[in-house]
Amino acid sequence: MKIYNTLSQKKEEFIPLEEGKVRMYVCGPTVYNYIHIGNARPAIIFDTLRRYLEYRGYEVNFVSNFTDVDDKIIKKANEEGVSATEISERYIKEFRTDMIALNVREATLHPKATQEIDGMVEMIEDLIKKGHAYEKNGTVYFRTRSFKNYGKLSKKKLDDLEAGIRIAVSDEKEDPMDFVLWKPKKEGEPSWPAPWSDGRPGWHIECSVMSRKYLGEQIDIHAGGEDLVFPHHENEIAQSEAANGKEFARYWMHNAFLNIDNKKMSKSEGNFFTVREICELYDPQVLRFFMLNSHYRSPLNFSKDLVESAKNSLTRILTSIGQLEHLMESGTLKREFISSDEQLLLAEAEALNTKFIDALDDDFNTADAIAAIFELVKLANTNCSAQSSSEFVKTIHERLVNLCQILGLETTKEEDLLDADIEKLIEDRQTARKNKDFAKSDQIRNLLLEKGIVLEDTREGVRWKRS
RNA sequence: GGCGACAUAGCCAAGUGGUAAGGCUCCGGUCUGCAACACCGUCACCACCAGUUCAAAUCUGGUUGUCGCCUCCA
Repeated sequence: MKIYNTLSQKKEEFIPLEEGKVRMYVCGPTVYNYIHIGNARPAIIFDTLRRYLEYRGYEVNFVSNFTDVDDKIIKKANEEGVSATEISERYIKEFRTDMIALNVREATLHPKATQEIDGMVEMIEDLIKKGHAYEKNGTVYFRTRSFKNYGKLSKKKLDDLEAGIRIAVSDEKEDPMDFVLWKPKKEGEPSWPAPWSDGRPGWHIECSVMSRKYLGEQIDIHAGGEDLVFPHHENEIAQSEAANGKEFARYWMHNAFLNIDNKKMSKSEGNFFTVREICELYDPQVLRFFMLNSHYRSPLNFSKDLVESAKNSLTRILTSIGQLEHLMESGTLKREFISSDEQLLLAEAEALNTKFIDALDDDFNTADAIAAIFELVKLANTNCSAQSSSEFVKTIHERLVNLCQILGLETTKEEDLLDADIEKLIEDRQTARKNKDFAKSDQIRNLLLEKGIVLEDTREGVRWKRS
């Protein structure tokens, strides 16, 4: 398997530190609000990557943190007049709700920054001891110049950065590019005791500490949105490698941004959707499919039309699978043994399976993998009928479902239990059709349509599905 | 100013040397009582210019355009 490594800016063969095992860390959300669809991109992408690695036989230790202490959380808490903990716990819960909707699995572990303060204090002390950090008036800074590889991920030079500096330079800092590891508390802020001051950690230190604690000093994959490359990941590298004296992460993966109507999402522009909002309009699976239908390193545009298109595409796959299930359940498949023609088609299906795997092996090309699924759908739609052998239909169905599952796309019908009422209406309609009472049959169909039930009169009988 | 991406049909999107996957939409047809689903068919001179090569969307140089990071941000 090849992975594009931001560090080398090349696709590299993926070789884990320990054979058969993958240690993976993905920077998680700062929990101060509902997540937006931009946040959903890395969540879906890297959940799918994890599923694929597992499919390929790796044991994946997947850690993703919650940043539950931060300026934005404190601000929100003060606005509402509640504690920061109340805010963070509330939105951790909401985050989980969204993840379940998107079919994103729980990480192996979701550590919270506030539960790891001891470890952070320890690492900061160690960095001071090693000359990589210093304290001024209760604040501890990382001594950027002391880490000679600073900038290796983002390909920035310290001197260039300083030339373009836009942040207010603090007199306390030895160098404008030094960043905060620990800061003293201000009035009304949560704080923890530490040798330098009662205060709280800087943003970057938490990931260094949590990934070391739960995955070890060296990890295989560290992932996140491309905006995290600088400064967050660059600073993590500096902290971790300065403290541990060895390479931190082997492969750095970054997803490109999601834009809305070709513009960057921002609250001031108002072009902003939460996952919750989109899930009210569409099946969350549509959002998942939408994200996977393009390469994770390409910028992706989001608009209602594009989601609508994704919805139609996904429906094509699900309809086909539903049709296969209908064939298998309806008892119309009389023949058991596979014909020679079917044998050839199964070989084609096998080739498409390989195409799917090859695509994902090549820097996780989900768009290409999905193309293979569509080709299999075409094969199924064209060749599976009442005349097919049951074994053939079953095999094609398994293949299709399996590929969808690797991508985390659910193919099972949500509710198989037909309301007796609906069943009755469909029967009535069939009777009306036999009697050529089309006015009545259309009336029933429209009635069902209003309830979100779409009928399809296939050769093998009437099928229905929720729109 | 520094660093880095990207530019393929109406739309989305694969494709890193051998004359363009896949999806959506439109149109024509088959199927259907009609519709939906499905199937068949039609739809690309790969931003521009120059170069390398027997051969380039694919490599090199340049031009134009779009975007991201450098500040909290997925």
